[in-house]
Amino acid sequence: MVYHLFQVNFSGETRMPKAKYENIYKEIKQKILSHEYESGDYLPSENDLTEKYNCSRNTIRKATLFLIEEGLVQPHHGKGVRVIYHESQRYNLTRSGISGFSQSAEKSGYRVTTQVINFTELVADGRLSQRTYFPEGTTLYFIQRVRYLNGTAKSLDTTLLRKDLIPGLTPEIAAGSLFDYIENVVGMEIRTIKRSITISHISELDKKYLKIEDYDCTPVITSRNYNLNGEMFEYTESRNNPDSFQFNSVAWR
Amino acid sequence: MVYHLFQVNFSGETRMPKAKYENIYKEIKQKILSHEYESGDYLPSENDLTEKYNCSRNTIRKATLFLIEEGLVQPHHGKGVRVIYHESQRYNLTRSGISGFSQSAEKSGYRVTTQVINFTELVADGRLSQRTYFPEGTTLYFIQRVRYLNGTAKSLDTTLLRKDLIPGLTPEIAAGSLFDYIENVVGMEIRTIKRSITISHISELDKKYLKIEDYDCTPVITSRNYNLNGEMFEYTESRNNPDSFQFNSVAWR
DNA sequence: TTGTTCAACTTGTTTGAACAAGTTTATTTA
DNA sequence: TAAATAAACTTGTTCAAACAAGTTGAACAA
Repeated sequence: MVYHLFQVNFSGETRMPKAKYENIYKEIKQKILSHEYESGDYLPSENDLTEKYNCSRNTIRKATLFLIEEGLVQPHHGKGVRVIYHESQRYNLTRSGISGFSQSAEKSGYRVTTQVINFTELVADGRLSQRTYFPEGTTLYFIQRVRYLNGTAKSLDTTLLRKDLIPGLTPEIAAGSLFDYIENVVGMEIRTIKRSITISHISELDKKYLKIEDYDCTPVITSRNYNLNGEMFEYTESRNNPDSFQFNSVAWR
Repeated sequence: MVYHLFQVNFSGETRMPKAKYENIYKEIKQKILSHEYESGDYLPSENDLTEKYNCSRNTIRKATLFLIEEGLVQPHHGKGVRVIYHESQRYNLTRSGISGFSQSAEKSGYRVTTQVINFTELVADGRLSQRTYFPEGTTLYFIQRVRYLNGTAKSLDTTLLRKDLIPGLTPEIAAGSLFDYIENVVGMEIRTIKRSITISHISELDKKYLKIEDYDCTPVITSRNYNLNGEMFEYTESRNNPDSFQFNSVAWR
């Protein structure tokens, strides 16, 4: 069983979009998902859409850009914009991104639980600094959590957070959604996430918490998160259960 | 030793760009990589850049968008565009993409060799169709290759190509760069790549060709490539050597 | 019939303008 | 002094227009 995570992105929020292009993007996306625009078809021309949505061509093009980034359509110079959506994409849709574990999972209807197995503070030494890129001497929260989906251990996450930027953390908060706390309580917006996937041998901790039996290694997602000011405030190493691991991405030109 | 692959993207080509915004993007990128624009600094304002490059603000913004997608800068409403480049990114730069193995490797100065271990034709049956999404009955080239970097086996790739779209393939061509053949000989342009990373147990074939000893599983990159017409012409499963595997991506909003 | 030209589409690039909205600093007001 | 205001920046959104360039099909010419 592969849980489709790691694919809901920033734009997957439920807030009311204020920008015109965002609404147009969502409406066209909906029509693609509901097969009103069938795979292989061309979207109405930009001029048609301009009339239909009573906006400028630039606005249509910005909406279309999102669809391209999501791998839903593909523009063809001189011909039109073709739908290349495949039903198998439905739960893997992403526009360049990944976001909170809880959000994406709950959106998919999964039951999420979190077990906090470590919660301390520490100061970054040279070794840790080299690994995380936090400056030496930075005071950090050190949090280790096991994330469950419908009762099955999905990942073992080690998170380091700058205490000066994300104050007031408690194990209780960490047991819920860190993403939610950062965005809605602290009021800090996550703007950029740089991620890297590598393979690592499993440790005793992995074995213990992820209940990995069939594999001797695990995919590790290392991510560095930046806030509005361009400050790196979070570093996370997510060690995943190989059975349910899936990561999607779309490239285009 | 981690070879930095899977990160050179479409825009990493050497052709002369015709578009203004592309040149501006490349120039600013260069200044970031050479630390003329230091990490933490703000780029000159859009108005300044507009004057400097003698173009419109929209053109500057389009160039900046590429830098954002690449994780080099981050815009801050009302303040400016901040550089968030880190030296560790240098060989991992990507704008949403991945491209040919040979290109990216050779660009990094690695010596690439390819061993063709299988080259046949077949017709997609129901099982294969379900796996690849090629329509049942499609005639395909079936190619298996081992890719080496500086003499070390990096991946074992199984590629299926639509014969009607990519005709004239030979084992000799497959021993070189398929990407090159498709783009430059057939003249077909790759426009969209949909990828998915999962973990799979290693097979006898993996063991034999990738010389994997320390791991019992391998990261598999499944990719479906679309041409200008929105037709899927290639399906590839790339089984990677865990030791040298790395996959990078950037998310932003 | 066959090949060429041309007009009418399509998306791609660029410009210039205006206003919205977040940030900062200086100024004014209490 | 301290708070509120205003002005001058910044990026974000939207519009209208023009031209470049790829695609298609109808009209035309050989």
